[in-house]
Amino acid sequence: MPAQYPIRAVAKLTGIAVDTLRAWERRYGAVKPARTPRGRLYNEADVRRLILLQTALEGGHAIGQVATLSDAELQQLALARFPSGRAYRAASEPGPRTEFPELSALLDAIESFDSPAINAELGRLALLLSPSELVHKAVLPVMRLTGENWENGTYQVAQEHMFSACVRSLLGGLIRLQRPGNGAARLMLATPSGELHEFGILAAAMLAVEHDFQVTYLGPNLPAPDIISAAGKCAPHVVVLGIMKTNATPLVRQDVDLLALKLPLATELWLGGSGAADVVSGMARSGTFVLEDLVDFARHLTRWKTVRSREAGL
Amino acid sequence: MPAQYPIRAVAKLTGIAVDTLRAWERRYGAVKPARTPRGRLYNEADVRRLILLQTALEGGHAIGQVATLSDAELQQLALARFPSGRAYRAASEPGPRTEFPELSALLDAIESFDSPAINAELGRLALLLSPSELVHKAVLPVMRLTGENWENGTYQVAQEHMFSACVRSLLGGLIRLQRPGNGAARLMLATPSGELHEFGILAAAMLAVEHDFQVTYLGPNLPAPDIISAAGKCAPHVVVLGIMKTNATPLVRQDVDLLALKLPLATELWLGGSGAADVVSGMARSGTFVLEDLVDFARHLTRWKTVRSREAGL
DNA sequence: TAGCCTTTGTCAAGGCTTTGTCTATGATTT
DNA sequence: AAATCATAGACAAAGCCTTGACAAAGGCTA
Repeated sequence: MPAQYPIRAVAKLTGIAVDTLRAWERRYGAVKPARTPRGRLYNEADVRRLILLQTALEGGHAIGQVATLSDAELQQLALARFPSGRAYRAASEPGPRTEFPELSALLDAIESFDSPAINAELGRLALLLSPSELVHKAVLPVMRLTGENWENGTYQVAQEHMFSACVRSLLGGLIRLQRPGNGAARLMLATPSGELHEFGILAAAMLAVEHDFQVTYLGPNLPAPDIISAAGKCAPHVVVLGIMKTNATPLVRQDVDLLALKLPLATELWLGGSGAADVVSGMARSGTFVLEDLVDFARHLTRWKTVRSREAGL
Repeated sequence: MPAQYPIRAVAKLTGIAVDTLRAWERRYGAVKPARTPRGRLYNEADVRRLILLQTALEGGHAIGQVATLSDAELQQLALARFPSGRAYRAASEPGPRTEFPELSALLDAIESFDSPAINAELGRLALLLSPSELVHKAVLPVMRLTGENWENGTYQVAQEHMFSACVRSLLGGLIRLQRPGNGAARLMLATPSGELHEFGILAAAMLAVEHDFQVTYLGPNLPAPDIISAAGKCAPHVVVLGIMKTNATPLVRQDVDLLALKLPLATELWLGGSGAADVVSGMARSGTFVLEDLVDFARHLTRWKTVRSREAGL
């Protein structure tokens, strides 16, 4: 059930005056909200489109030019709205720092330790992009870049820390928005003890929420027995573990083995992260999968849903 | 036996006029309080719902539109705030001061590993309480309780982890809301290397945001040299470190000594957490303070502001 | 540079509905 | 008797709708 917003609420949400909203609709049909006897009712897609239009306007476009563009075109435009010099150069010849010129504002903010700006920029991107796009086109590239910049001495650890904290807040906030779906499939995420890297399961959790899974996020560094007893209480359909290469130690492998053994057979066990492949050797348990990356994770989510709906159909 | 409120008490609690309460019930059946020969009796859930309705109204919705929505939908509506940069709502006003809010719902949710419910409940509390109240009256007590329950075997580590993750997302989200104040005092937070406990500085960051400081949140486990060079870039007026008792090792002390030595003299150094007092022995640096607790931290924030405004006045 | 046309945000008038508040009247308790 | 709560009706303020108009700003031509 999508939320519906009367015009005043949309005005508050977007900062566009009520009169302007009506004018845009009357003159260009920029958005076509549903109508009831009480007045207009905008849905979330409408609001999203309005924000895109606003971004396009900030980029110097005229409302009459962009009002009738498709959502996809608007998004394109919004992403390319940056101080023309950079965007243009990068469009023709990829700059040395990133193939995603629209992220330069974010990088600048990280560069100058400006965490309000980082948050603002991340928030803007979260509005412009879908959750999975946010992860793949913005967060991951920037994480990789900050990592590289750290290795070659341009950045300091502090910058990576600060950005991580911002990303964690953002993704956590997106996970918070999950609807209390009742019949939804339950998914539980954690990393085994010793594995402190949280980002992977965090992004995965957000993608799962987008796919309407009911997510129980346990966080990093949790011993296998605790995961098992949590699974006993929560009875998830899938348990997802994140494991980095550097942490694929015998200890972690032991944890994973324990999970494979003790988890209910009805519960699938998915292993993701660069170290996932290293810990499953010799494991023979049905319903265990190694995820290549987050795209693969999304594939598994859809696979699971189709399998399940087929079962339900029988 | 749940608390019951007569209509006048509800009016005081919510700030909604008595007439309006009756009109809402008569016209839309917005709430259906119990009836006795003496009149209406609202329970806790009714009051909660009324407050949700109120926030929906503040968001521009019409009472006729939202009066018949379910509690969950209202919650969703209240949480769906688009941080569009200009549509910031006025900081949470004094609002209705309830006495100790019921935390049992939260504990139940933790008990049953229901993270959507935890998030919903935390969100509700965040709406009801001011940031500092949220920390002191809800988050800290529940954290203490889960800790106790873990020690006596009632809870598992997983429950504490899960709750921590939810709290972190919530507080992180509140920090994200900071306005891009220009002339504001800059505050930087971190924990030294080896100190993984993040909650203290996270709560502190939120309080600082509430006090209109411009916060740079670096996160946990950051070596002193990195904090120092970050401070060099960012030039904060205050650096806050969180140190737990169990981590007040010589190593941490060394880190703190280094900070005391190398930070610019104009930058104050505040140390908080149960281990703070143990690491400052023999430190002789002006502008270094040990914070007793978060209340003390808030006091220092106001002290700093008064000192600064006095200086500005000269 | 001046002049003209177009775009676009904002406002006003007139008509409808929604909604907070007020009034009148009665019942019950202190 | 005073206070509190109830119901039901009345009403004015506010919100939303449409149409039309206007002024500032931007762009284009001469």
